[in-house]
Amino acid sequence: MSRRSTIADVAEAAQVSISTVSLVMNGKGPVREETRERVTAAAARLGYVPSRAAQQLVGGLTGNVGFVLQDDHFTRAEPFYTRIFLGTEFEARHAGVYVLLSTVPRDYRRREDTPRFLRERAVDGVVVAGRVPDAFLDELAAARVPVVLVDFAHRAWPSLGIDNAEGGRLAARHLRERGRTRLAFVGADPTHPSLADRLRGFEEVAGESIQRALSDEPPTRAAGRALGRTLLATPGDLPDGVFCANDALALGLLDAAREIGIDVPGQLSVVGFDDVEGAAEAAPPLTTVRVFKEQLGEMALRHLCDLIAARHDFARGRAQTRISPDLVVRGSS
Amino acid sequence: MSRRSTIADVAEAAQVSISTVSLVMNGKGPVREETRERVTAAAARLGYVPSRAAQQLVGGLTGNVGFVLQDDHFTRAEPFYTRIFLGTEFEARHAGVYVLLSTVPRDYRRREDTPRFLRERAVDGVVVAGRVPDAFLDELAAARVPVVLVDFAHRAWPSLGIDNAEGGRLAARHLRERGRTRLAFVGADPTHPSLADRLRGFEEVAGESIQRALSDEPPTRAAGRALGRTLLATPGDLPDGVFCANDALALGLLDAAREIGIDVPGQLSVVGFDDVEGAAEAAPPLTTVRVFKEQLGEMALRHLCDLIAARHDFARGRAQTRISPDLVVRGSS
DNA sequence: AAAGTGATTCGAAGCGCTTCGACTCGTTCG
DNA sequence: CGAACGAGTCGAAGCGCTTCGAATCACTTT
Repeated sequence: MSRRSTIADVAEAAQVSISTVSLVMNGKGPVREETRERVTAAAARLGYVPSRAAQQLVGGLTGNVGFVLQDDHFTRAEPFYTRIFLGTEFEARHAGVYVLLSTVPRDYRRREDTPRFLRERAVDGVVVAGRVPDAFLDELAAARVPVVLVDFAHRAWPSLGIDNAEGGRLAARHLRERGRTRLAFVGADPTHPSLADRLRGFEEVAGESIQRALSDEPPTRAAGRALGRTLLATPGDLPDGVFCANDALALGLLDAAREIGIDVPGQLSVVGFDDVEGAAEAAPPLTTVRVFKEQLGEMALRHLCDLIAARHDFARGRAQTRISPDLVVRGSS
Repeated sequence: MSRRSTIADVAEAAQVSISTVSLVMNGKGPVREETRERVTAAAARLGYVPSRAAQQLVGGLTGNVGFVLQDDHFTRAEPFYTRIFLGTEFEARHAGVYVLLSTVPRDYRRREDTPRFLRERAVDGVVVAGRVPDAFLDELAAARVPVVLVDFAHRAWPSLGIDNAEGGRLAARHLRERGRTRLAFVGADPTHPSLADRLRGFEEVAGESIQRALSDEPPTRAAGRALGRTLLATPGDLPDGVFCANDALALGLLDAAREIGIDVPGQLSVVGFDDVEGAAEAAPPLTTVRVFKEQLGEMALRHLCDLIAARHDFARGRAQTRISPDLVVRGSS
């Protein structure tokens, strides 16, 4: 294993000074075309990769970005944030930066729980995915480092999120188009901003007279099953179209419908939200509002890199961007 | 935001040379106790954190380690590898290194899919979690970098894994202790090394005359349900104790038992493997073999750091370490 | 013809750190 | 009493890179 080649090796091979090699590698200064080619060729031949350490030492930037999420978000069964991370990591390859992933505990306490890379200033910026503890946000603000939030908003920083209301509208329009008139909403915690927005969008189109079934528990499949049993077993005015605040609830609702013997989509159309892993394999396959998780992660990284390149124009760059989801029509509607 | 303080600032504050500061910070050379204290105090007062870049530039090591897994392992619903990663990340804080996480696609092709940090030699070593494509292993070997494998073995590198056979033995002993005599094994792909070892261990204790129900499909809850329906609906010689190759299968088996009306644990004891997120919340809560995922990740990192510190003693360090799992007794047995 | 111009290239400083060899002192030894 | 020694400290070189200002050269301009 031979030593990594350095800029000096390239310079020698191309018969120029190291300054010129640097210029070429960074596409700066005026360089004669022929020289450029000679240097590029030499670099390629030697498999030259600039040393980050050296660049950082002189330049200031580390070439690293942090990706932070709360630990319990990371380990939950549905790999929502994992996919966002993958988008970020993918884009990071293009951007030429490395991603340092770290979690913060839900019961965050300042010093010991702060990711090392923040304390040691080893990153040029940070992507924060999902809600994180307030105390951590304070720490983040104190670090005065560019930040982009994903699937979570805060006035201090730019954020990327899902247009939940638009998703609700999509669902309502779709159910209407399918000729459904007795619409219902199945949800949970109405104070959760995302879930609330989905309901709001849905009602904008469906009207406010719809039935609502809200669980006090977290929006899981079990909760959906329970709500479904109640909603669908009540004789009389059964709904013929249900929009569920997320896919877990929707899958539970499908379970309940099957138990009770209600034909989906014959008697009842069901629409979920998220397009989780199991949605396409459900019986029947679930029509749902698809969230572009990877894309969120990609956009976050790109935005962060812009911020970094702009040397923190903190005044701008607090845009709260919302991405419209898509409706994926499958067998359940 | 004031400039990061440097070694020179500390030196000045402590009234010593920068060499001395360096000596103190790295615990090297002979330094008078009083001097050491003065330097330490000054460093603390200034919030001095050595610049990685500078250290790397002179020393060689980057202070980064890579963590690689196959993309579909990362996004699967059960956060098995995610937890291993968390263990690694946690331990990395103690070890003072940063973890760069990257995935390789299942259909890996050499150049473009290699994680950047490997191509650019930006890590001192790599943890590989779970099976990865052979082509990637070749690339890894070519990179001649310290590697530790987790939950996956290969003769070229040291590995950490679960003692699957021991887990099978634990399950069998437990069922025996519960007075169960008509034991059965529910599994899947018998060529999968982990699953095969679980069966082997189980049979070592339970005997080879047990019933086996193996699915041709992946070991999912749906597969477990299907196997359960067959196994438990066959009249006559019903088993009274079942060991499932993983928790997903076990949960499916519980579904089937409930459908059919078999009382668990009254008529039937069920033991799973993995202790996944939902195991404790199942009805009844699932007795299972717990795998210490975080601990695996921690040990992998520690081992990797040892290898790095030892400057690649490639000859040693191919130990295939197996960690014994634990039996967690809950309501299903 | 002297001076100015723009394109191109290069030398050297310096980023923050580790480390080697040298230097300064009390001590101990021959 | 001078040499040898070890403990403690320091100066300086050098890691690989970017970048500023200077140098070079071929033309133009006055």
